[in-house]
Amino acid sequence: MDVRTLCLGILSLGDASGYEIRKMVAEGSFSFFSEASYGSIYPALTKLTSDGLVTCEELSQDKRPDKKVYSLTDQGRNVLTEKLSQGAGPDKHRSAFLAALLFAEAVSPERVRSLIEERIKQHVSKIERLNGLLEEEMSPVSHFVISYGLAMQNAALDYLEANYSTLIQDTPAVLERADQT
Amino acid sequence: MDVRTLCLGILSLGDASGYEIRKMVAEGSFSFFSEASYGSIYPALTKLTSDGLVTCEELSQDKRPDKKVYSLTDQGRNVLTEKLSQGAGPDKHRSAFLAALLFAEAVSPERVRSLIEERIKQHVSKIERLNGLLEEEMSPVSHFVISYGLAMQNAALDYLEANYSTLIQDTPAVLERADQT
DNA sequence: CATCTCTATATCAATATGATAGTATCGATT
DNA sequence: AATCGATACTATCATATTGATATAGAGATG
Repeated sequence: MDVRTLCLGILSLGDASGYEIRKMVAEGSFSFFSEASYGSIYPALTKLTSDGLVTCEELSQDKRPDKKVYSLTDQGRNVLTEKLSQGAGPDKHRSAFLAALLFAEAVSPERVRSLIEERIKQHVSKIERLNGLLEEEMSPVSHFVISYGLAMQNAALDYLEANYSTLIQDTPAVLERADQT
Repeated sequence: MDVRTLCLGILSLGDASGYEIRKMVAEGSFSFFSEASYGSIYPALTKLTSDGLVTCEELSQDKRPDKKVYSLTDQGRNVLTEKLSQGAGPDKHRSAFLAALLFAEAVSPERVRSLIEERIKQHVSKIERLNGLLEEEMSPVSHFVISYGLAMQNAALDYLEANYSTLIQDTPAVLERADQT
């Protein structure tokens, strides 16, 4: 899904500014399955506006910078519906961790253990964050999507904890002390 | 992980041409956690060669186009080791499916069910493919990585099968007929 | 009173994608 | 025998995207 369609979709859930869209994909409930930077969001909104798929209203705020709030037009809604009717295509999953694991074995095997340790910590903190998001009020679909993310994080964590020992039989034990911090 | 580092890593496992690297990331055991196109691989190899991190040998083949086989140099191996010593950073997961689910609810709720049905099929075929890869001979780390991918696919499938009904209570039942194909 | 974070828009070089081009062999269809 | 599609290769290019940075006022922190 390109950034234009992503913006269209987010605006279908409610009006928003570029800054708010960026926050949603970087920190909010979209953050674990999509990403987009200012450098793609702002041009996308400009293009969508000139194509008549969204409208833009400039809003002067008190004690804050001006804001450009974008709204989906009927035409934008139609285009979005059409895009959604096409197949979703497979997920794109890029894992520097898995790549590093594979390469570390060939180049610096002692690194394997610390990679897995770091990774486990990352999962734990992501799980906390997703659990935090679940506390908030939300639609059933949002709940479904966040729970999906949570299920994935838990599955990854379970897999690592159940199988990491098969990779590090011969390196000094450090992982066991992780709970003493 | 940028494409240059990815190429460096793949070459640490053995010499390869740009075409072979592309095959590995597009179809082989790397395919479920990384991606790279010709348009990034070939320039990356050119840059790595001019930086002295890899060497290139042109190979004339019988009944096949010439091939440029790249090999990691000692300097390349050092650079890779250094890169791997840095933290791996979180995975990047982009799911057009989850985005589409979220937007479909607002724009065409009847689409939700078919999105999930398509998705379940995608998982089933990915699981088959990963199981196929596991049949091959491979290092313990490769086995670990592929099993990881398999665990993720299974977890996603389980989650969908266990929870899809919460989203589609009010649309006509079609999913139940999926096993009759 | 300096410095950091937050709100907000915006641009830009570097990087990456996805499509396409070109060349050549092989096997299958017509 | 001709055509079609697939496989094996290298390569480029328009377009999309990232990640960093610029700008600027408000409020908090120290």
